[in-house]
Amino acid sequence: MVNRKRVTIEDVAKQAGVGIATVSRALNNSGGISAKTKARVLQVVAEMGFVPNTSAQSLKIRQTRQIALAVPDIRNAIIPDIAWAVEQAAKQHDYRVVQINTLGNARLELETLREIKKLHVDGLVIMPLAYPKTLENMINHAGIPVSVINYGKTLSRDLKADIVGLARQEGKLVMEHLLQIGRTRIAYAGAPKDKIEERYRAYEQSLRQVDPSLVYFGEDFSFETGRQAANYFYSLKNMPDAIYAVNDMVAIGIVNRFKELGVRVPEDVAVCGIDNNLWTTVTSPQISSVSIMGAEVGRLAAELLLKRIQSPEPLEYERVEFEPRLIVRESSVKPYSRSDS
Amino acid sequence: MVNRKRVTIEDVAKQAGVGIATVSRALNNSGGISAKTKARVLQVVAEMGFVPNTSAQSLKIRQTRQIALAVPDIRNAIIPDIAWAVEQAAKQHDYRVVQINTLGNARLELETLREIKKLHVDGLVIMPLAYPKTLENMINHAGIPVSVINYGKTLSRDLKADIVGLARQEGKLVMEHLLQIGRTRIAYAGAPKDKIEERYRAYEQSLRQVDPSLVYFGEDFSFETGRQAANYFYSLKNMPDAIYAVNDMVAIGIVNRFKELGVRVPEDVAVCGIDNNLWTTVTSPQISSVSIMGAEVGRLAAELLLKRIQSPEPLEYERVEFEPRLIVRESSVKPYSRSDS
DNA sequence: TTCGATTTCGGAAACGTTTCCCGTCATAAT
DNA sequence: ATTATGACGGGAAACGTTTCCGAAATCGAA
Repeated sequence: MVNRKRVTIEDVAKQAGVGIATVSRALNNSGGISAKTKARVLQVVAEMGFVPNTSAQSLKIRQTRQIALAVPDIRNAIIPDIAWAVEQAAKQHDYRVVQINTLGNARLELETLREIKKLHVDGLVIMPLAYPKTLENMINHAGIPVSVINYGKTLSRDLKADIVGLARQEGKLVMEHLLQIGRTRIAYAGAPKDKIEERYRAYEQSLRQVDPSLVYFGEDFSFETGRQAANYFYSLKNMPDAIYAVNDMVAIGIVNRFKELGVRVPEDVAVCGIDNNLWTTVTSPQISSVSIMGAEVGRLAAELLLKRIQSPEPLEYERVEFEPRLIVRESSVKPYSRSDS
Repeated sequence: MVNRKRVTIEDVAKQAGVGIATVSRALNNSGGISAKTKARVLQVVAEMGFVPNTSAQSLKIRQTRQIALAVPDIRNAIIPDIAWAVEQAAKQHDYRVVQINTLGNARLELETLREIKKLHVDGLVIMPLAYPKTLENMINHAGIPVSVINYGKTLSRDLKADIVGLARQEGKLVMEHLLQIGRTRIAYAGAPKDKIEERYRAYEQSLRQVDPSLVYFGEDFSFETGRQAANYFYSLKNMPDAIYAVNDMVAIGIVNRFKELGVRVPEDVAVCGIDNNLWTTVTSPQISSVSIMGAEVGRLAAELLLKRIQSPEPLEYERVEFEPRLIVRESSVKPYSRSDS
């Protein structure tokens, strides 16, 4: 590769027969420059293919025009939508985004915050999975604006960050739906309670009383866990007539296994998941789910962050909540049965 | 937020009673420093929570320790795996990755390359969708090491970049499989020919003769396209006995619609897709597919790039090819029928 | 002790910008 | 013509590092 020396602002200045200050002015149209000098300089800039050195700029203006995006795992179903949205928003403001996967590991989330400092990024969008007090602390002392994408975590009132999440517990929505279509023996299928605690809490709170035999805690959020849940419920003498699955993968697993077992969905058992990913539309029956608005949440989190970064004076911290949307599909359609017509 | 002034290397030096050069030496263990001064300095560094300013470093050493990853669309099925792999590799070498979505738009891919220059990134991993000559040109003149993730594009022999892709046309693999299980009337279902040309070429080349009625070009790569393809094939007086789908989504759509139509898979028609994404395992029947090794390809592309970046002397450009793997599932299992036992 | 060799360390230049401050020049008002 | 008033442009400092180079300190040997 040709070791072509980078052209600097000084080269441009020399070539255009002006001072470097003038070139800078032309580039940033900061005024104090006549139209024709500016035109000439810009002309030379184009000819020489000059591109200002970001490091030098950053060093001088003390901003990197970069924000970090810390998510549990980009491979996870909902995350790409979020990442996409954040990048789009950043791009519009001429910011770059640098990715950090925290692996959904609490310790790594902390480490991440430390990493952030090294990055000298102007702001951070973080989607926490775990949420120990220490993390809150580090956010408060991050020294840069932080925007939190929050799904169901309970956040301390004085977290120094914008927070965007959902207006209503997505789990609640599922439960209400299931109850509303007349199901009475509703089961819960999900990951261990301590993983996404809130979603299980929504289950408990929506019921007068929880029948422990209708609760299945699997190992993770996978398809296989869903199948195991199905097996478990099938083994019951008294099967549930509806299942609230912690996420779509689990819901899909359940439906999949039920079909093998000859359990009819939704006639015998209704199923509803969370995430509203595409997969729910490719199964048969298609599976009801609630959209957690990943793209919208991601976009807004980024917007808020950028606004804060660019604002001269301190802003109030915002908490914005989107309305989760329930999408009813075949798996939880109300059976035609009785008193309906 | 406390406008705590950033602590600089000079503060540390003063505090430790040494020169800034010494602090720098302690930090980068570049030698020329006694063990005990080093210890003392490091001690002070820790106490003051000093973090070197990346911009200043970059400016001085003329490297940003950042690489860019340009992909068509992070939301696309296979991309997250790639992005993940690239980030992991980068992290191990203490590099950051900044994301750029090109939208799979040819014009944007070019624009991206221009964007790269502004970024002052040390290298680029790019996965092109379109591949006009101009892109090759820009890669050759990017001025930084480039690593391309290539799926089936025909690349000019003297592209100045490392290239990692697949050893065998993934489409060929599908066709061979379908032929090998004894299917004779094999159909192709996919996106318009000009979109992923190579995959269609594999179809043509594997057949003595193409029956045009067995080729269905849809609009895109979606589930819906798959369903439409299924409708089309069903309408034929003489149905195919196997279908090669351009990707898994299409394959899933086909299987989905066939089930509604009462066409049995694989008994009546075998189906095989490409990508090997999880979705193929949640349908019933589960769908055969060929893995295009996203994670491995991504990781290696990154490794090669980083090696090149860090190498003092110029390296030969490498072309590495992974072996795509065919995963046979229910949708293309050989029917039990005749001469088999 | 003295001297040369070898460590160890500090000063200062350089990286490429932005921006402050000041001089110059044109314009208009007197 | 003279001068006040801006507009315009240039020089130079500053941002926070790394690293070259030379000075000081230490050490071993004579």
